[in-house]
Amino acid sequence: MPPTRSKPEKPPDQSKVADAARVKATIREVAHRAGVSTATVSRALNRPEKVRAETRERVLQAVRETHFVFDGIAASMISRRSRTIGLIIPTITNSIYAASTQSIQHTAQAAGYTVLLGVSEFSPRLEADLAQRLLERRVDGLILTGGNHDQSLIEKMRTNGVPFLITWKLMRGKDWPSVSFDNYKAAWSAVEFLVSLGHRRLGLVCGRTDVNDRALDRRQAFEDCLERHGLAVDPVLIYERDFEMEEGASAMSAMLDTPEPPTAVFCANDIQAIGALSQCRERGLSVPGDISIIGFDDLPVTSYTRPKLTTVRVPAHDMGRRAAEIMIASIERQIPLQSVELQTELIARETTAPPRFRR
Amino acid sequence: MPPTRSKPEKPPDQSKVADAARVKATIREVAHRAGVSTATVSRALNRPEKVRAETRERVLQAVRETHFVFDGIAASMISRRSRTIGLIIPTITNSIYAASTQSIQHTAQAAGYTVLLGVSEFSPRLEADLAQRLLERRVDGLILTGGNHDQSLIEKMRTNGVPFLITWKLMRGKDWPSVSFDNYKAAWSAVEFLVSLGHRRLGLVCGRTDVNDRALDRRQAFEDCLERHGLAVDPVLIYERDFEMEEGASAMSAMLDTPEPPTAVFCANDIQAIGALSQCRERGLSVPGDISIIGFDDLPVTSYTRPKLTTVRVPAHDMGRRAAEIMIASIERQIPLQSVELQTELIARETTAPPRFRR
DNA sequence: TCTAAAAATGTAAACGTTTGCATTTTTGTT
DNA sequence: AACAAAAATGCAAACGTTTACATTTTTAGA
Repeated sequence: MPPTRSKPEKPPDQSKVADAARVKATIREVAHRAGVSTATVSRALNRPEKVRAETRERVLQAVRETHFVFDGIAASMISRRSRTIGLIIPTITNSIYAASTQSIQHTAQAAGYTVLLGVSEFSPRLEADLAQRLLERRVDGLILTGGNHDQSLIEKMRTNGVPFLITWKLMRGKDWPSVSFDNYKAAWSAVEFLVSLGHRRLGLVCGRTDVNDRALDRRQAFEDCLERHGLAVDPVLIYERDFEMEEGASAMSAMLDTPEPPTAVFCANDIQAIGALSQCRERGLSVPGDISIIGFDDLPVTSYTRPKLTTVRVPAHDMGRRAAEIMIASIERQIPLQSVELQTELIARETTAPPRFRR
Repeated sequence: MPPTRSKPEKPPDQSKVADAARVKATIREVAHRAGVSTATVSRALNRPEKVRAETRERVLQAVRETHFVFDGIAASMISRRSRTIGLIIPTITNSIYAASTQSIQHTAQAAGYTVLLGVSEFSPRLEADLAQRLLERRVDGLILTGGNHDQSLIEKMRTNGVPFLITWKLMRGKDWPSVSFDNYKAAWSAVEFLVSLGHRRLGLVCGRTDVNDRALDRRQAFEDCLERHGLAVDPVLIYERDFEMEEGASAMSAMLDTPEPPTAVFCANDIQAIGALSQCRERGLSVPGDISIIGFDDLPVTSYTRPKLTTVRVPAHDMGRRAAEIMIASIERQIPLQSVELQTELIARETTAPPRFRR
């Protein structure tokens, strides 16, 4: 029988070899080199205990030799799991979101997950588009910020059967699981603190409540707490602004130009508080002598303002870590998503004191 | 012939239908409903101009009716493109990295890309692991921070043929493309500024140069600039610390406890500068009367310290945007990655002045 | 040594798109 | 009306894994 092999198994594709430094190896080549089937390679890689030590070693050797790079996309395709978590936050620039993001990322990373990041810029519309894209990439879970979302987003998550978790806002009424502190309660404690110092005329600077339900909670607490103490809620002392120090400064400025300025101001976030504080000092006002200021978040920098800022410490890191942990537990062990309420703490530093003149 | 159909085509899987609100539709069902082939659906979705308007409309209608969610994983599988960019930064908590990250994210988002985020915590080892995971997820490109990387990482990127870009550090010597300002030059300008004010004894606080080549550049510039002016480089006035305000404060404290304290200090990042500034004021020293301080980065908060911090403005946003743009252009139009040098600017504010006593 | 059970491995069918090529339909020119 | 060219659509083969299920090998007990 003459040696006629009309169809050689695998013609070495010269062109391709020339292009890339090395042709990317697939599991198939690894299998061939190790003298096993692809199934065994897959097992050696994913569930090492399922293959004999000797075989495993042979496979690993082949992996090294071929410079094999696992294809997670192909794996996700069939296993229906991407080991990926979507995270949507309103902004990274505010370092308080950076803190929780860092923790989520850290926890996910440690568990072998990578996070897909989206920034919604406080727009539910943009958020929905973003989420759509994350869903298309088949994230195993989605971590959102706040409770203000486009209806279509919620539907899409349900359709895709993707679990989601809310951070930065406690979802009591709805059946959405959330990992957060209580914005209302925390803000209340801040206002209560000012009132307990003897302040009777209070001002508020907060985020835009139309796009930020955390700001809304905090404003609500401010108003309710004043009412509870029989104090006036003067609209001229309430400012909704963007998260910029400059905005805090200008809000404070407006307040001070008011016929009857407040003796204390609650800034519902530290960014604005820093601006407000700066504005007071710019005008030569003594803080807390002439006016008290309390912030919210406890950014690291608040220990370094002069005077040091009284504020409400928010468990940003814990929140991120817990959220990621709960999400991953849900993904891996089908543990239903559980809500968690975290606690805040009022950090009394140097920008608060009783008002100079008691009525 | 009796009607015996032993194998009905698609037995409705009751259990699944019960589980999920709706069974997820595939392109196949959309195609069937629209009365076209899957190829046409794919085209209608990806290259609308390639299908007749009428057909397109029919497909889109079917998409809506079936609540079809595109499977980007399956698409990536075959198209070899993931529309995904990997980004690895040392930390998010330092808001200067948050700024460039935000811009990268924003630009990518606008171009239809999703960013996969990794945080290396200044460890090349961890970074390599992280990158491996991103590569496994088949990112179309990788944006890294600085030039200090594990050899295995570089190899892997080459093996996978994934383009990468360095930010925050100009890669002159190596052939790696980078989008950055020149750390050395920028730091030099800061030190030069202090010297030009008349300072002769200078201190330095910077990041850990063993894990951070940006800090190394800046330190090098500090030392070289002093030497150039014939000034002493006193090791007792050089502090390498982590990026914490507290670290800046303690470094400054140590410097002030020195027999011959400096009249000016260059803090190679604003975080440490804020701590240093705070420490001076804590001790009742006048800044810039007794001591000058210059920072680096121009974080927003530096306009709100008292006195306002003199610093070097760094084009974090531009850098992020340009990096993302260049990466995407490279991915989509095979434009080779080009390096870009951005400029910095010295922002003279209130923490710098000539030394009180000239020699 | 034999045998049953357990462990290891192999076979092959998915997974849901994209895309080269073939075929059909439409358009435009004469 | 006929025809060529262009546009639209369809066919079917990938892409690189995972995973039931089947088969083979090993282990252990008698």
